Amino acid sequence: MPKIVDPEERRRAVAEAVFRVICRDGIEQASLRNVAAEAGLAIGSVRHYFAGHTELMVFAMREMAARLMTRLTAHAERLLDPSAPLSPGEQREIVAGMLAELLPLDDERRTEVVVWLSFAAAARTRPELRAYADELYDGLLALTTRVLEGARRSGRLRPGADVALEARRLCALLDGLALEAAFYPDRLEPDTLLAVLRTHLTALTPGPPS
Amino acid sequence: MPKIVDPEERRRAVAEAVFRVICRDGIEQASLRNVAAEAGLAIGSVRHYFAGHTELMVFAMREMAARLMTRLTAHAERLLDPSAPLSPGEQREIVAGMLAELLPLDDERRTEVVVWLSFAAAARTRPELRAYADELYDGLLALTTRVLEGARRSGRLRPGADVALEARRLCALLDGLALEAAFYPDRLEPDTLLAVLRTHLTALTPGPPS
DNA sequence: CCGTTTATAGCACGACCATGCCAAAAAGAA
DNA sequence: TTCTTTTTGGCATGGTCGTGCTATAAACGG
Repeated sequence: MPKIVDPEERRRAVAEAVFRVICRDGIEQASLRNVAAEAGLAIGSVRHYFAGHTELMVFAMREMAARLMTRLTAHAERLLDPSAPLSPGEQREIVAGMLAELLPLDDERRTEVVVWLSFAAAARTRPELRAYADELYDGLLALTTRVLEGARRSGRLRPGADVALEARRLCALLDGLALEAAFYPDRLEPDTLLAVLRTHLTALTPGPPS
Repeated sequence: MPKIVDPEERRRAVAEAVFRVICRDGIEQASLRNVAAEAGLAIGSVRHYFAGHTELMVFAMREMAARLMTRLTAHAERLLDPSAPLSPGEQREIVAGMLAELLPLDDERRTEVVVWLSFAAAARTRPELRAYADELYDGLLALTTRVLEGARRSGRLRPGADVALEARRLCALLDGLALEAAFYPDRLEPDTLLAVLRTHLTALTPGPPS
């Protein structure tokens, strides 16, 4: 047993304060002072766990990326588990549920989306964040590609569809929905988000036009 | 003739300096000092044309919104001009060209997309920018709705498609493409952007799967 | 008990910022 | 010319920021 509190736990608690500040006031307000106040700590305490502002931002960004990826892979494992074969309907539901993790359907996911988009936008001009933005985007693209490729192999993809292109299109749609819903939360209701997602998934299948 | 330079022209020149700073260094660097330096003016001169930092940002945001809308409506007029009936192929080309104005296909459009997304993101936590973000988003949604409705009426839309929903989906795709290409410019080539857009438009038509 | 490490708290400095205010220069009107 | 208005330049204030550094307090090892 370490001292009295786990330092790693402290760091994650501070990271959560970062998330709250970013979601509420924007990433430009995520200063050491504001984050320390949000976490109920003195600025010196925060600096004891993080060498500086940059390290705090990098840690928070990696923490959020890990959280998102954990959510997604949980769904992906259910989808690809060979021990329990799934019906096409079940697969559709799992895919929709997995991709819905990237949409701001409730407060928790809304915070995650807003925070992530803020970090991704900041990475455009901050080299130290760049790598992690690329990492998650690559992961998302690889995930959608695998899902679409699996659908193609079992004939549940519209014939003639280019898997790589459709993966790009699906990622862009998810990003766009997340962006708009995060920025205009009262204009894009959760059921609208889900309806658009389901429409897109349906349009990808060769299915009967019932 | 006014004094020696048109004050409105000055204001637009300063706004262009704002655009360059935002695109190069991010919106958080768009301070009065940095913008004045970029415009080759003293900080006092900029303050002579703008009451304060907020007014400068609002003016620049409106200027960019007007620029984007001018581009889009130019295409829309060609599309809806009743004096020169267009073939379905021509209409497709005009629609694709119009929507491509929102994608960062060259340096000019890339600057516009980056600047606009920066403003839209800033509007989330800055009430004075909120209205203009909503304005352009509503305009874009109305435009896509009109285009899709026109296509539906002339039977060039996949039967059973919900126009309102498809307009949302199209807007989300455009936003997502713009977002990703603006953030990862070396990862999303212009031809990929166009290919995704064309794929989406094709999937909206009932057309022959040739 | 004492010494060492860890944690918390905060001061002080320099940098950057927006803004109120003022002064000088430039341009037009008389 | 002289007067007025516009334009430009900049000083001073008060604020926030990151960070180097120090000081107190707490927990641990002996």
